[in-house]
Amino acid sequence: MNKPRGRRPGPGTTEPAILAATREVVAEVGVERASMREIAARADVDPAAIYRFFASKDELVAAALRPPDVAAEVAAGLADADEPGRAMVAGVLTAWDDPEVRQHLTALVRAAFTNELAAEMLREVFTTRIVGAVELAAQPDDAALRASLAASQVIGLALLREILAIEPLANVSTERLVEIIAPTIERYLGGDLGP
Amino acid sequence: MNKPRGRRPGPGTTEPAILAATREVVAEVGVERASMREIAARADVDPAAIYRFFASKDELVAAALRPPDVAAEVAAGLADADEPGRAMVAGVLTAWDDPEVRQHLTALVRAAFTNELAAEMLREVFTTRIVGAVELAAQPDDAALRASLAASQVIGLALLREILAIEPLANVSTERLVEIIAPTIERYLGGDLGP
DNA sequence: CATTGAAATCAACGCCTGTTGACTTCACGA
DNA sequence: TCGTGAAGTCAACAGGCGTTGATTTCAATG
Repeated sequence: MNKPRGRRPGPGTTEPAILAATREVVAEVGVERASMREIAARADVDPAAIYRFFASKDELVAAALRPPDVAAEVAAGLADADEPGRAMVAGVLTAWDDPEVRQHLTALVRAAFTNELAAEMLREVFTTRIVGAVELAAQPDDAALRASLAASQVIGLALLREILAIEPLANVSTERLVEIIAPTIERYLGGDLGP
Repeated sequence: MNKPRGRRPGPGTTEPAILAATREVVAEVGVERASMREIAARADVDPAAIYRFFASKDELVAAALRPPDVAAEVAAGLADADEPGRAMVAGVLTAWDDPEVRQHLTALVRAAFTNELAAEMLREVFTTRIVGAVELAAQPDDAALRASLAASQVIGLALLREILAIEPLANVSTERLVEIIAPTIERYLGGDLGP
């Protein structure tokens, strides 16, 4: 009743399955408690098989959490929006509504707080992609500060809403949240920040 | 050259030392990678000694991360402030400037994202203390929503500034940050939130 | 149809983890 | 001053971890 030992027929589905399983487990329990054995089990694969594709757990995690395309899309959407702040909030929140994206981002964010590699990845998303978009879309002055202020609100919101699941934040509709948060981001991106 | 085996003279300094060491290590590496052995070493104590005071690692962590008094102080300060939003931001940011408080809060927040116990503790701080203060200080309507919105901005800021150390946020002065963030919180606590 | 090498399983390695039990020392109340 | 029990150390346990080497199977190439 054991699995066959050798190579499998069909197209190479194993590597994607491993990556998806990694995101799944990391989103649930964080990097440190996401064991290779558990990841392998979810991908329905032997733990050793992972090492055919990734040299170490670190490398696997890095590959699995690599920022999703959606980050670039949202950033790009800022450039030619009437209200870049609203576009940013709406972009992130609606992206987050997609289960796959949600899992990916949850995994990335959760990992970032205990894992230096993931932290660096998240840092990179903000300091390159978002700062660049803000420079194009809004005030080029203080673009880095403006971008990180906006990011602080958006990440804080995502964290409390999705990971800590603080009520009533978790159950407010995306639409209403956009209405509430957009003016804040609008001000951070283009408004007066004082002296 | 080994340590003496028996009981030590003087007042009981061991338990506080263990708690402090726990916060120190957890703030640095998170709960999962904070090992009992490392904690014991920092407290200059045998690992088994920890079990004289705490039944398990979970219990130790729970005791060490128990929300600091400063949370209550800041919440209380909101009640009779002219601008509660500004008081909240200033309270949190200046509290965070104290190294001991910073370590405690960093440990708590970092833990909260991978550890259900710490998450529950953080949730409790927000849903009881902060919501209560907001009810007294600002609009009683939607107090829970207003409180969690404010918290999302403040936590997001603390996270990016202190844990991810995103530039330039990490190097902006506390005073300037208060000026920038206060209007946001003011609006969340007392302003119009739309439909 | 034979050869090759990628893909997969299995079993084990050494290490680190939280935790426990046995033993020892000493501060303190009677 | 004597007994008791709290406070400590030490050594070990069982279990989980990341990782590796040997082996097997089979798809693809000639």
